[in-house]
Amino acid sequence: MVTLKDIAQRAGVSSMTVSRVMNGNTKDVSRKTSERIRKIADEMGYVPNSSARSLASHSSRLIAALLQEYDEDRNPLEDSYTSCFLGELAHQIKEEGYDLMLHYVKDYSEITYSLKSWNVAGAVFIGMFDESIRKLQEDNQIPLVFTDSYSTVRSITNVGIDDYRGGEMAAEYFLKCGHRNLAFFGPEVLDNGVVTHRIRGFVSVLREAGISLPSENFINLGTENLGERLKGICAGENPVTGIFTTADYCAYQIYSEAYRVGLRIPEDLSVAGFDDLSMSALMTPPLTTIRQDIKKKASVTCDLLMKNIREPDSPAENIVLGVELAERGSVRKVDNPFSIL
Amino acid sequence: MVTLKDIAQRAGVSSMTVSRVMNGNTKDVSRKTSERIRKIADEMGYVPNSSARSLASHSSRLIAALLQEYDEDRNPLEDSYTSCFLGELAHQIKEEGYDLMLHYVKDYSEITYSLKSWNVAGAVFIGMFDESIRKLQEDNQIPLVFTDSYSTVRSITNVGIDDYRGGEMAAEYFLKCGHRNLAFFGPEVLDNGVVTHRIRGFVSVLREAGISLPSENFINLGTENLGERLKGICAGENPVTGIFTTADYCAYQIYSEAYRVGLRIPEDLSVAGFDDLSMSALMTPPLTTIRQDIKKKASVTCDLLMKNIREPDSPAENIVLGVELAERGSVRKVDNPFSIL
DNA sequence: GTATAATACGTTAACGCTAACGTTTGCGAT
DNA sequence: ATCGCAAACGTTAGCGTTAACGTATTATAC
Repeated sequence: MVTLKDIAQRAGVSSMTVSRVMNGNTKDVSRKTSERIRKIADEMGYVPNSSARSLASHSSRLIAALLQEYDEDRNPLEDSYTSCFLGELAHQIKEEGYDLMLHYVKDYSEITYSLKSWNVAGAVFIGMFDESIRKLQEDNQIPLVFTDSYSTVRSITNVGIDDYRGGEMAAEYFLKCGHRNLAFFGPEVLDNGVVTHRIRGFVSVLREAGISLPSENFINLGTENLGERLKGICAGENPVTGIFTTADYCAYQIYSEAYRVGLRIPEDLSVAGFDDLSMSALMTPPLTTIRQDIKKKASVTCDLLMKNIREPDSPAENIVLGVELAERGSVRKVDNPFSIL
Repeated sequence: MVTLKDIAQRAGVSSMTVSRVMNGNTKDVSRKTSERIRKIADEMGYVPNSSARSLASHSSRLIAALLQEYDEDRNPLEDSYTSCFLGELAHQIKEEGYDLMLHYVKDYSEITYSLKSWNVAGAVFIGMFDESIRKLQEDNQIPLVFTDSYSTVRSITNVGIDDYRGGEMAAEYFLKCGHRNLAFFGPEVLDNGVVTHRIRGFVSVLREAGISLPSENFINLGTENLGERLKGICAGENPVTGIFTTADYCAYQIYSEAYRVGLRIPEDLSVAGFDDLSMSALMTPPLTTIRQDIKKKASVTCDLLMKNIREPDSPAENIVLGVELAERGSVRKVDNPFSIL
């Protein structure tokens, strides 16, 4: 292992001078020396020891990405949204010259452990950590950026999207296409997170239009025999014609189950999703969905984190990115002469 | 920040004793002292400083996952296979009490930098790094595990699957279903990696059965107007009835383009994929594909890495995991009275 | 009762680096 | 000639931890 000392010896200077060169300090070292040392370092294949740096300077060029680990055997990265975001984030972080650690965390103690043991420069929370946020705020100096958090705790830096507006847009589009009898498909427990806001936006528009969403039209993720259930609501004298799903991956399940029981999309049942994962455009039919710009989200997240690192006292921000409708082929235009819209 | 010294002072012992306790050394410290110190450490909220540990011990409990960064704006984790594998790996690594770094790398210098600067305990290569492997072998003592590498360099620890056999199985299944005129869809450049072996297996079975695959039936990923191309080969007097894709995500593209040009799957065109990503079972129709066990692959990878870390002189192994056919609905049974199979 | 060994600690130095301060040199201003 | 000052270095000490060795105490053997 080549150390500063080794280079210093070869160059006939002190290791401090080498250190300065390696850290790009142009003020305390002459241009000539700097170039000479840099050349020697290259020749010798010097790689700075990040651990020693971190120890001596009480700071590191390390960012932790924290993922919620729900179950023993559920893979957070199997969710395309999460992995896509992580991938973009990793790219941005690298661009900034930082390294990235990946941490699965279950409870609070694991979070602090992750952050403190490597004295990371900052951390990004991907997913929900609501119970932990309050505690984190208290005893932590580390710059933190949350994503998609609707925590009531103030002074939290967060990057999210306009989930409520997204829900509204979905509803508006269904109405515009002439649908009047709709259903909803998503997780059972509403934890005041993204899903809740998507629903609220959706329902609010329907209510505005005088349309109610009966509770039997709320279908839970994990419903047994989803296909039969779908057939059920699509039959009868007042059949559901469209279903709004909380996320694209939920929509994929609808596609699958609809196919299984012989329900055609969009002829028998229209579907709209949320997120616009890359897969959605490839579905048959292509999924109409509410698009969020994951790349942008990651880049904003990174920017905010870097700002927090460089200016530790900068105020907390709550960024809300816009969403847009990706109109494709999964929502049918219903022939509805009585439409008032 | 609570240090060993702080705890030592409170407990009235030397920091070395605390260090021993924290490292689970039961031999050099009495049970009574050990428990007392452990309690104090808990109370004070001690978190060991990994950087200091790494510096002092010349080893860390850190694993690097290296991902190939192809383009500026291509996200490696948008590929479901990669992200799924990474997710499983992260879980396994955590179970072993190690931390995980995520590194995008482009060229060799970046690799060594990643590995050396944090003096990681080991690294996993996800994706292809063939040019780098030779150099890595030379100047590196760090335990390395490659995945899906067909490098000719001996003495490399690698975890892969039986891609060739997978290709064979796909071909056998197509033949069994009565298909005689097949096509192939995958990347243009064959780099002696997984794709190459999948094709070779596929073609070998066809050749065995006296069926040739004309070069115009090799369709490149990224073909412009793929849909029209598909229509083309499915028409004429000797139409293609089935297409083997190099990976599931390629099959998804076929689905999409086939739908776009009005080609029904599997009635007009049968499709088989490779990998069995979670999405595949949800496609309409569910994709018939060659399944590999990603979870198993990750766990074997982790096991091998740990073994290499604990026994640095253990011989290199090349693990080849089996594959199996996931028979679903995307390959039609052709009515073919002249079939000899 | 002495030798031997095991147990349970403590001491010292070092890991590679940097913060903080010190020193030398050169040079323009007075 | 002297002062001031900036530029370009060097010195020292310490970050939190552990490896390697040292020491006191107690137990065991004969």
